[in-house]
Amino acid sequence: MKDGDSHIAPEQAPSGPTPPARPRGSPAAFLLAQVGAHAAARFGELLEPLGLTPAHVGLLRVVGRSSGASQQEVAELLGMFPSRLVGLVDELQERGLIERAASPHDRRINVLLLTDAGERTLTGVGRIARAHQDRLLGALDSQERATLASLLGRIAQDQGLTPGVHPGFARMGPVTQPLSADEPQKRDSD
Amino acid sequence: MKDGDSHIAPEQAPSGPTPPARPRGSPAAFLLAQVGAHAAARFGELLEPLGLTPAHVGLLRVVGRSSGASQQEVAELLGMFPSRLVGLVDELQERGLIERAASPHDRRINVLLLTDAGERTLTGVGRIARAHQDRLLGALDSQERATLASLLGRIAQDQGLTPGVHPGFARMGPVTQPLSADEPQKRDSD
DNA sequence: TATTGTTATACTCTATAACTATA
DNA sequence: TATAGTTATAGAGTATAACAATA
Repeated sequence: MKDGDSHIAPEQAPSGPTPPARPRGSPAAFLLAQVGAHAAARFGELLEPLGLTPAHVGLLRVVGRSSGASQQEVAELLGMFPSRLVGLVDELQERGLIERAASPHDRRINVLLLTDAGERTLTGVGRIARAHQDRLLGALDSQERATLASLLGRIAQDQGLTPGVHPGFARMGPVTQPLSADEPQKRDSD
Repeated sequence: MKDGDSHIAPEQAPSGPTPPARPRGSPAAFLLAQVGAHAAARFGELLEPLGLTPAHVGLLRVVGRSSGASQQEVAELLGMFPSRLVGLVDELQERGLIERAASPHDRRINVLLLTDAGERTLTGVGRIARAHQDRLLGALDSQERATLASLLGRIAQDQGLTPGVHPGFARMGPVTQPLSADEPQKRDSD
């Protein structure tokens, strides 16, 4: 099979690489993965000046919302391993954004608390998140944004996604989702 | 600052972890990242029985579409480093799905070709992708799916995303996008 | 004995930088 | 000298398992 050109798809002259532009739209499922990854990446970039990663922000928010939860509980809430939480908590504590406090009832337990600085940081993150959204959805008017949010919300609920928690931890292996060009549209018919 | 309970947000009694369920909808940008990551993860799972990763499928599709391109060109097309492509090409070639052929004009160049088995695999992947989409968008009727695809397509174009190519390679560092709970909605006003 | 938080280890994935063979 | 592909090295990130303190 080293000689053959006979099996090359004739739909494309093999004279050069196909330009990536293709007028036809990609399937919605692929667009979701593509735009979603882009959104996450951009948000991560906007976070860099603050010296925070999306993971930090996720933890910060959870601590801000359910202040006083133990690390075990927070890990469960985020669907990640407690051992992984340790490093994140360390880093946020070094920055003075959260702190550990020993539970009076059970001295094994570390209770996580948001500091004033942490709250201020959270406010700043809010600004960034909204700026991020405005830039991301710049092509859509406000009614279209509402429609998009509604459709996505229904998908999220139907798929059993926990509100406010990214998938990609849990028991799914590495989250790294590399390439995967365009998912086929109608290759099945042949 | 080890004694203080004074700064704990009183909005939440620190008697236990907040249940993750929250009726209010998340911002559209967060939903995009969340649902997008979920879509990618689910697609990856469906691919497992074939012994392929999303990366394999992406490469397979590019080779299928622009048959006869060099590795250098394919790497450029996918926006990833040529050295990373080598392993993927190796694996697909071991499975007999693609093959390398020396270019007659320039013997440094390896031209990538899709085999018959590769084409059949691509057909199977097409079936999987559509089943995936049907399951992912099960909560939406066909008109809503079209609306979603349209909105996402406009965002993708506005954001300058290459059709059919996932972001997350290029010069952005590791793609791993861990947690990040709910992005704030209106924390700015305080 | 069970559980909380921590540390240590191993594994996966990726980018960067050498290297070879051709041009 | 420059380029295509390859190999080698190193770094980041994560899961798993072992550990000490407390219950």
